[in-house]
Amino acid sequence: MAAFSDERIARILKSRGLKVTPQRLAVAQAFTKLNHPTAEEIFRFLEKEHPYIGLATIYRTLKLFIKTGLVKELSFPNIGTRYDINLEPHINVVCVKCGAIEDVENEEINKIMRRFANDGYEIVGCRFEVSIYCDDCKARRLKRSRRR
Amino acid sequence: MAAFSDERIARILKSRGLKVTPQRLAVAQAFTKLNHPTAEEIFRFLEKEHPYIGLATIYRTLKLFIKTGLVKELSFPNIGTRYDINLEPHINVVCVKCGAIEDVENEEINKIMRRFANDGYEIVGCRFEVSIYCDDCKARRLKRSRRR
DNA sequence: TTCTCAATTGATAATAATTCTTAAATACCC
DNA sequence: GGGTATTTAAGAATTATTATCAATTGAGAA
Repeated sequence: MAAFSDERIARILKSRGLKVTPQRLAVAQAFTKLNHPTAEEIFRFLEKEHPYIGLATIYRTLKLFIKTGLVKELSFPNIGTRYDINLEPHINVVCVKCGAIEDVENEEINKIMRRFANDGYEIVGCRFEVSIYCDDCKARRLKRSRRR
Repeated sequence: MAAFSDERIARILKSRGLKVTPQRLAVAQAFTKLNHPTAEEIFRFLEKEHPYIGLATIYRTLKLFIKTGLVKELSFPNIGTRYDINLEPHINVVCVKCGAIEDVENEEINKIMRRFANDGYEIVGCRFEVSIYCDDCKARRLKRSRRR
């Protein structure tokens, strides 16, 4: 798990001339508890302990983290925009129903990225994704169709 | 190129008990001219010849085509939501600056999908993507940075 | 420590993208 | 051609995100 310690975040922010604020540290900390969260989920998670943080600040901080290369933004059709701290090429296995996301390491992915790099592309990022129904949602669908 | 002939669309719609309307055929036709378009681009493309089609209808028709398995929806952070008629597993090489998308066939991708299918996942779809700066945008960036 | 000031924030307004609503129009089975 | 459920256009409503701006704060300098 990529660790977002206060020290690491502070170091990265300072090295770029950015201020270390409680809001920025709090958003970073949220990622140690939440998996591929939406901005809204981070907001709701933080309002318990940091009731003063506004939603706009969450969005601003996330954009900052993206520019700083700390997180990756993933927009989805039905389950909103998610933020991922796993920057290594990997496969996101996404349940289209409930939005649960599981990271899967895959050697083929690395091969593909190496090939693109060798071909001279100026690579900014990547995204590999398989959409599924997770076991829970599959079971729920089955139940509902039986009921008819 | 996946052909969206009127005949094919009509057949698919009818087989599902859906009506064959000029609007639906027009949206399908737009895909033969536009590459990974946004809803807005389809709307602007069609208003020349079909000025009566409303934007809401474009969105409704796209959702219908997605459900029907004719197109795939791809949401992106900076360049909006695109619609793709290539349903075969492939890599979208996306310029994060101008939004140009190039489809790249890749055997590794097929291997990955076969593995997931064998593992018993109920696969709904997939999305593989490499973000880059395309040659044009790379050149423009270089120019601008020289100018400073 | 306190001072200074640019950077950051909270609150809310504004915007953009998409979906909903409703009466009118239309496709299509007969 | 007539009847009916489906589909449409137009614009209102909703949702997600970004912009605005006065007030606050972090951090280097005094």
